[in-house]
Amino acid sequence: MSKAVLIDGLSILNRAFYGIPDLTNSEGLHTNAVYGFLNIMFKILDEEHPQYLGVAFDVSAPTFRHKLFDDYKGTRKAMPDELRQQIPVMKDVLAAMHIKTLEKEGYEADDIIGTLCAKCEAAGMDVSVISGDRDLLQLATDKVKIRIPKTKMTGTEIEDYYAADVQEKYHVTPTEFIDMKALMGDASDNIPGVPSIGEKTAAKIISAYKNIETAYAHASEIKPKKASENLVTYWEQAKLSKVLAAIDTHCPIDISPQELAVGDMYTPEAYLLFKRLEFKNIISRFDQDTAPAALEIPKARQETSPDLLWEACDTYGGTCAGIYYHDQAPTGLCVSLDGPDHSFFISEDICSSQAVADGLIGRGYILCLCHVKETLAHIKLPQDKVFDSSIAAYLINPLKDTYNYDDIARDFLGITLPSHQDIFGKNSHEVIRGQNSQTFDNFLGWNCAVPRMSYEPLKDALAQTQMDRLYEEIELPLAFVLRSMEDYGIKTQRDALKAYGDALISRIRELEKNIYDLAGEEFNINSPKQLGVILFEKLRLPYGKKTKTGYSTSAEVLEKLRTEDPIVNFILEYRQLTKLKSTYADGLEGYIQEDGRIHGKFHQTITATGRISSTEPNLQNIPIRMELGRLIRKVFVPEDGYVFVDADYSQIELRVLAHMSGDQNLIQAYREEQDIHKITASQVFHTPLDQVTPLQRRNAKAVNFGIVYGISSFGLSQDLSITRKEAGEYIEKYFQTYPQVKAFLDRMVSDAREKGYSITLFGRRRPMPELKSSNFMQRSFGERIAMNSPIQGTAADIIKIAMIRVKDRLESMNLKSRLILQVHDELLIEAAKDEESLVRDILKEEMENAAHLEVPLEIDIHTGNNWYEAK
DNA sequence: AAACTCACG
DNA sequence: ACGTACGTGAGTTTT
Repeated sequence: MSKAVLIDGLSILNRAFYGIPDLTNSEGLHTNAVYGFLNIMFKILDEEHPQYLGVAFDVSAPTFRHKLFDDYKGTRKAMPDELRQQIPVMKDVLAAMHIKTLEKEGYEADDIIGTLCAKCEAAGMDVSVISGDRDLLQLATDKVKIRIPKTKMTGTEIEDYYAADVQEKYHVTPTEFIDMKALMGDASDNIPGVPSIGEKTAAKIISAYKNIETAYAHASEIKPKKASENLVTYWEQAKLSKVLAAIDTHCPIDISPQELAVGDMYTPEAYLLFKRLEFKNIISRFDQDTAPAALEIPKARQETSPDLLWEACDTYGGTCAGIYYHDQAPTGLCVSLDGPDHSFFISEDICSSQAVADGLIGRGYILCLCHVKETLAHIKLPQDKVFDSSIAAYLINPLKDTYNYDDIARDFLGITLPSHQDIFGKNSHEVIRGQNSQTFDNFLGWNCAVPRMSYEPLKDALAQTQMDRLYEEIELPLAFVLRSMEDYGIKTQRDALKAYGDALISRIRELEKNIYDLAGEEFNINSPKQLGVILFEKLRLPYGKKTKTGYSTSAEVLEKLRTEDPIVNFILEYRQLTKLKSTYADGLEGYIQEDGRIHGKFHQTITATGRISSTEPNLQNIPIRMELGRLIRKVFVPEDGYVFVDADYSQIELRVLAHMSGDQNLIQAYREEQDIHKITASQVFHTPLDQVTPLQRRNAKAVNFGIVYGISSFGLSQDLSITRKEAGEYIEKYFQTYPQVKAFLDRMVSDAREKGYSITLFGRRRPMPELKSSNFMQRSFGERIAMNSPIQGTAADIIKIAMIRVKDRLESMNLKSRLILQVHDELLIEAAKDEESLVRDILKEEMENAAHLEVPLEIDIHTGNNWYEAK
């Protein structure tokens, strides 16, 4: 049996648009609707494997049925521009995939689908109609299935309706569904219907009388009096509605089902388009060879001897070379002197990569490469002779997920290339040469050619955006600092960590027992779903308000239920302990290497604001707020003969705010070394300074935090468990106290709105597409990040400067002490015992003088024999 | 792969 | 009316 799938294009696009959060590609093109459409389509294709496929669209001109109705424009809601611009893109995608688009002047997509449906069914096919719109239910038969998808980011659930399913759900046949709609109307489709008849009444009437004509004949018998009267009064309107609601299954369209035959959808054109749209998941559906075959790709000359390279250097000249060092199977260095045509691969067996790199540098070349920090683990490169394309690209737009060669080729060279994943598959960290040697050589070739070719464009972009100094003086040197921090790692006592974990186990067992006893059954406490059932259904605890896919069982909710049932306290403690056990005790242990140290990774191109991030493991979120968790820090220790010296900035973000806003009250408070939260409390709550209560101070502190986060009364009210009104009053008083802060925050938002990005004291930018969104929530989010990013980002800039200078000082003085961790406003140094005092001086001097603001930068500094003591 | 929860600044 | 604090990463369960 052959099968046809007919898609209601605009309706699915519409569903996808509202179901999927905004996505934008590098060109600023919105892509969420197209992405969602494709996910739905692929899901259907994977399920059904149809032989025939078509996508119907309305033509933009007013259609026949709309013309019947004068003010059709009036009620139709304007399509957001973000969606409108995706329609032609969608059609391009379908064309590239050789999927037929069905359009006919004067006919709606419904009518085209209805007509083709009839044709296909007549030809003996099964048909699936995909639409987000229930109107099409009238087309259901026992061969024609109407499928209504519900879109989410990945999972798409589909409701299926054969004729029998329509009957079951609505108690009318598909044909009667038209009459039902004639009565109830449809605002979104401009079908007026009969006033005061809704879905319920319409269903009742039609299931009794089968059609509106019979119902009209028996109007006097119809039950709700109003419905009965209105059916008579608005009879003409009802008849018109029926015409409007009925899908025309006999349009004069000259397409036969055979023309919808599915061919090869995975064409090179489609590949290129998906690359441009940056649909990485969809690209993975293509055969490995589709991509390279469609592209012209440079090839690194294999097994070149260094002499040939040096010869080329002499004849070719140039000032910079792209390099790529692969740290896996085929070791060797790949070099590009001038893009694709002058690429060389020099095997490690012939000449060490270090020697090749040194040779290039000796001949005056700047080495351009992606991910300098990672490469530095294998080859030593001098700071003043390298250019990191990835970092440059990150500075120009920090909102991307990755900054690999293919990303840079796309954004700065306009070249579409297959990514590492496209070539080697998803889970291959290992690259094995030989299987597809041609492809692999191409991969190597591009990996060195792209950094070389993008050097000038990236340099120009940095200069044009005035981020050249940020790049030269902060980010590139920082890569070397991070490399050294990763190399040093932090000594971790495996046995102590194990003991800590074991100590947790017995208490966890005890808690489990108590929880099961109180619940009256055993269940998985870690499952929010099962826990929700126990708490809110079995134990009937006051319905925790929050709900998205069920009950929320977050600590925030449970905290409020503490007094309701003793089980709540046990659960909170259980959560705390199991978190410590799995993430920290067990989790960290797995990262301790042979040298007894954890070598976590620091990432420089992840955050939108300029902060560093930490993974494998995350050493920036080791517990501290709760004593039990804080004890974990005792397992992080200095090497024998060393101590830890830990320094953290005191309220760096508020100080940055004081400086950037120029608020005289705030500046004065800091210059006088006042307790800023207490002063704020005194002003906001009109209380003499010496009478400020701890609670008032706590609240004022929350306000100060809120200001930095891009204050909203809602957010503050949540944090303090007060009403929005009260929170609003706090904020108002705060702004009265610090008027220039208010002006500053307003200016940050308006500047960002005008420029499209925010900017830190050191010139770091963060683009803010959200500010232009037509969606209120997104726009509000944009406003908050416009207030927060310059502050958080400036603080990040400052500590980065401090890191570079501290490391410089330690090295230039030939000290053994070393910087090993950064936690946003904190630096940890493993200091040789006899250097402790010197290290303290260096930290204080370099951190406090990293920037000269209108207010002093102050640090707290501690020495200890483990991280617990040093904090 | 996403949702939920929770650790940090 | 909308429905949130800013920035991260990891483990567990569920889909």
